Amino acid sequence: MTDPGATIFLVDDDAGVLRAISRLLRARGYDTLTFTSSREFLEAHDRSIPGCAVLDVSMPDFDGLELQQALTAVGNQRPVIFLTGAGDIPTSVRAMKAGAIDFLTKPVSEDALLAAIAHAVQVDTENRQVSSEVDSINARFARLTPREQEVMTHVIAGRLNKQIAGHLGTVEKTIKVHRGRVMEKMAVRSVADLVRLAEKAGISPRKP
Amino acid sequence: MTDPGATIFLVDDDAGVLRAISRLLRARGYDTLTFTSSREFLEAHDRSIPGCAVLDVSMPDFDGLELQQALTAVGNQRPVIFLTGAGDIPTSVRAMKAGAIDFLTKPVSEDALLAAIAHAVQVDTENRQVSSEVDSINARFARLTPREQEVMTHVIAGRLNKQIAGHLGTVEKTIKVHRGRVMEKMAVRSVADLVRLAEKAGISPRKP
DNA sequence: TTGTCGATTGGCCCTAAGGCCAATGGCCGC
DNA sequence: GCGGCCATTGGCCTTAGGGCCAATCGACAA
Repeated sequence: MTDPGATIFLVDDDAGVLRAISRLLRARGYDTLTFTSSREFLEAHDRSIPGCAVLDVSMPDFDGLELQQALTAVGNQRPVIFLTGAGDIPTSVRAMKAGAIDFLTKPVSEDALLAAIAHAVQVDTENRQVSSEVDSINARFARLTPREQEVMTHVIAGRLNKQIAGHLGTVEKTIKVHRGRVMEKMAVRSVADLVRLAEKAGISPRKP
Repeated sequence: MTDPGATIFLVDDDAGVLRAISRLLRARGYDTLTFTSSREFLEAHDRSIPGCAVLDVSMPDFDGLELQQALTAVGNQRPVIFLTGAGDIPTSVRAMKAGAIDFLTKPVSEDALLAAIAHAVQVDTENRQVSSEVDSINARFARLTPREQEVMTHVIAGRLNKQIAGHLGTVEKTIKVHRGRVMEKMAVRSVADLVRLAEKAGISPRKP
């Protein structure tokens, strides 16, 4: 059940809390990294490490919600669980709207915390699977020459080689060649597969 | 800004609250329907009416959260806003996890309520656009004969007519005919478009 | 200057997709 | 039993997609 490779990033200005939670999680097989301030966490954070973050809401200078905003602002999808001693409903709602996995109050039961973490780690794993696939598609797309990329956007729009040629001011034969290279470089064998790849990665068919 | 056709479903066991909110919303151009119990709402609810629901959390017999569960259990995507006098964080978090648009506490400011409703109505509008498109696709798919549906799942998998024929134990010519009818009935002109339709409606390419 | 790469194009040939017309056979409701 | 719908097929022909080989041209790096 517990994901072996998962690391839990703990951020709380109370070192005692960090120690206690860290001990609990390590006993359950998680790796932990602790930070006593949002700033410290942001500066040291390595998004390539699988796992989730547990943030204290109220911290001096830079609170948990702001930290969450900062993460999403830089496109970091790290799943976040909040932990708070003195929270209120508006704060919890804001956190959940911003995409938090859970919002727990101290003192938290071990079961509740572990359940939230297990879920967050699961979400992280799924996010990573999706984004590694998207990255792979985008990497292949980036290796296409500019002309090939252009041809591809027309192909996934369902256009005929003849029509694409007209659009690009060239002849059908040329499009056939580009098209063949697109299929090869994108590693697909049918237009149907190419369309699905493009949809996943957000590559849009060319309009006109 | 305010969507003219939107109806707000108000559910609260306090008739005074219903009256007050209803008056406020009507003054802003919304239509309102009021219910003094979850049961009454569930029984009378018409999901075809655009708009959102504002639910009181604590009601006798059948509370707001249960009502929300009941709605999602029957596939009703009606956007829900909670309003509560005596709520706590775990309740708000549960509501948000279950997909609530917002969770407000009484007394609520007019601005906050109106903003939440405007957002919920917007979400509802978007949901309706998406589902009407999906419904249209499924309706067309349902009009295909069984054989045509089968052929379509192979076509969107990117298979050649010849391969499909082998799979279905028939000849290529027959598949060409079915395929032509699929394109016509689904109202698309290219395989690329067909693939996109299928993706939107969740029609999966046939595996083997 | 030479080599490489990307964009283009021609010719030749083969496979795939599809339109048109016609016909057969099974199943079902009127 | 007949008409209609669905599934199938054949023949014929046209258009579209693509592989293989070869060649030209311009830009850019070694």
